[in-house]
Amino acid sequence: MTAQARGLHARVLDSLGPAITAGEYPPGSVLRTDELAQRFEVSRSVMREVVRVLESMHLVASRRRVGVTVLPTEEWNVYDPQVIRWRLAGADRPRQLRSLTVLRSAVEPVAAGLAARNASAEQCAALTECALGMVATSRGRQLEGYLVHDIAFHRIVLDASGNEMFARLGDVVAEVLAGRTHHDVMFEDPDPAAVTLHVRVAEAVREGDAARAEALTREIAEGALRELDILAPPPATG
Amino acid sequence: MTAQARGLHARVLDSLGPAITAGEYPPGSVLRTDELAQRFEVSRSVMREVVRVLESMHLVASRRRVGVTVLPTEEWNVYDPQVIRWRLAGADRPRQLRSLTVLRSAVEPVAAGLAARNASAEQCAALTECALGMVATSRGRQLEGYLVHDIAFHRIVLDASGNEMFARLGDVVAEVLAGRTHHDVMFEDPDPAAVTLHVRVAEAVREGDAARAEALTREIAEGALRELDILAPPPATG
DNA sequence: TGTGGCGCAAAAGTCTGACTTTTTGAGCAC
DNA sequence: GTGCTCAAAAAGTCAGACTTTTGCGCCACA
Repeated sequence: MTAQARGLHARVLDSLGPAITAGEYPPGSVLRTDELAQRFEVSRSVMREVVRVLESMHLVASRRRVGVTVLPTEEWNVYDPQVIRWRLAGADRPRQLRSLTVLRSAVEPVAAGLAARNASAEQCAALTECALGMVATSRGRQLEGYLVHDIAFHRIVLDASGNEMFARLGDVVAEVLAGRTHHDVMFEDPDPAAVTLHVRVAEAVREGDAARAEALTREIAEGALRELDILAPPPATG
Repeated sequence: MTAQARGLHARVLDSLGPAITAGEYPPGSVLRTDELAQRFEVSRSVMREVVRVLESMHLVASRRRVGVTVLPTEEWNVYDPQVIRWRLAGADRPRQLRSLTVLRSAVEPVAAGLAARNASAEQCAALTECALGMVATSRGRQLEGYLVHDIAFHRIVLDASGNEMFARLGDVVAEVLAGRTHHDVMFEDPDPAAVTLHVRVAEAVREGDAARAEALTREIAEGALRELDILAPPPATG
């Protein structure tokens, strides 16, 4: 559906990248460019370009006379959208989802506060529309429709914050929300409390009430964390 | 000092990457691989690998029959440490520094709260040691010594949070703190209030008081933002 | 038996040239 | 003016030769 005829480079990268992030080649493993080229049935040029990209993501390091070494997790560029996608598609998806949700819980409240100061009239309108859309789809198993509005809502807040670093987390948030809806168990309609909170955040932003927008978004985030604790308890449970 | 004999690939990348992030080739500009190869006096293979890496950072997009197009800023992988370094070295350093400081102000308080729950005994000890080091170097123009302890302090907090995404921001924070000390005007000794706050954060973490660790770190962050507002006022000044 | 240096070979790095594929835009026919 | 065809442009792919770095084994020497 998405693509299979995207050029050799992309295909090999999308095969080798996930394999590495999934731990198929544990840190310290040594690969050889020539061998990989044979395995994937591509020329050395293509494989070299793939390795270079993986190297720029700090997934591997290439050294003469040694080969291509898989780096430990702490070295990886975990903010690279590609790496995030690969990891979310892999085995440690739950851990990844938790990390990202905690990140959201830190960033989004502050972003909402800034949005209350900086949002344009158009952004306020769009935000309200999203909130209303969430209300409209909050009952009767319309999870997909709800998801669309939810993603749009959070993306607008991050954009409206006026901070570039926040804005670029829009895709990450989208992935997390989509992941929650699609993969994890979510037979139920969304939490009514969360829906209300979104409406109130839209209000606060529209009124320029930064403190309230921040506090309300913090509540949303805490709700998301609680939900995650129930669905996928963290390693150390009291 | 750092390196000049790092292979052609790295040298070309470190030349072309900063040029793009600095806006020397405005978004929409079209480059041709062959032309670039000639300009930098390297073979097409090397230039192709460079372009592939820039493409993976979403700085450029390569299309057949068109060439290598520079992408708009909103597309860039602004969390890529390499991109951050390039941009901090370039012209829009002030804007970049502000974005990153705002990001810090969102992340670090939450990280400190988590650190209070999760920090090991060793981490608590190291944190206290850093705080004491900051006190010891806070007077008498020992800015470099202070910086070392400051960076170490924040890195430990981010690590101790136990969240991978937070931990990986250690380098970013280090860059920001170093930038503040080295580039921006900083004749004075560090703000005594900030020093005290660090000591108290270390205390709070040691005592496992998450709420206090978070609140105190928020104060530190707000101080950093105020300082930035004075040294480099934001675009829209009231 | 331990230690230091010499040299080999393995692997990445670089270069070159030929060929393929996609895509755009110009020119032509209708 | 609309639509089709086709040629050229640029990236993509491949194959092979050569260079450079560097880990490690081997041997001489202490």
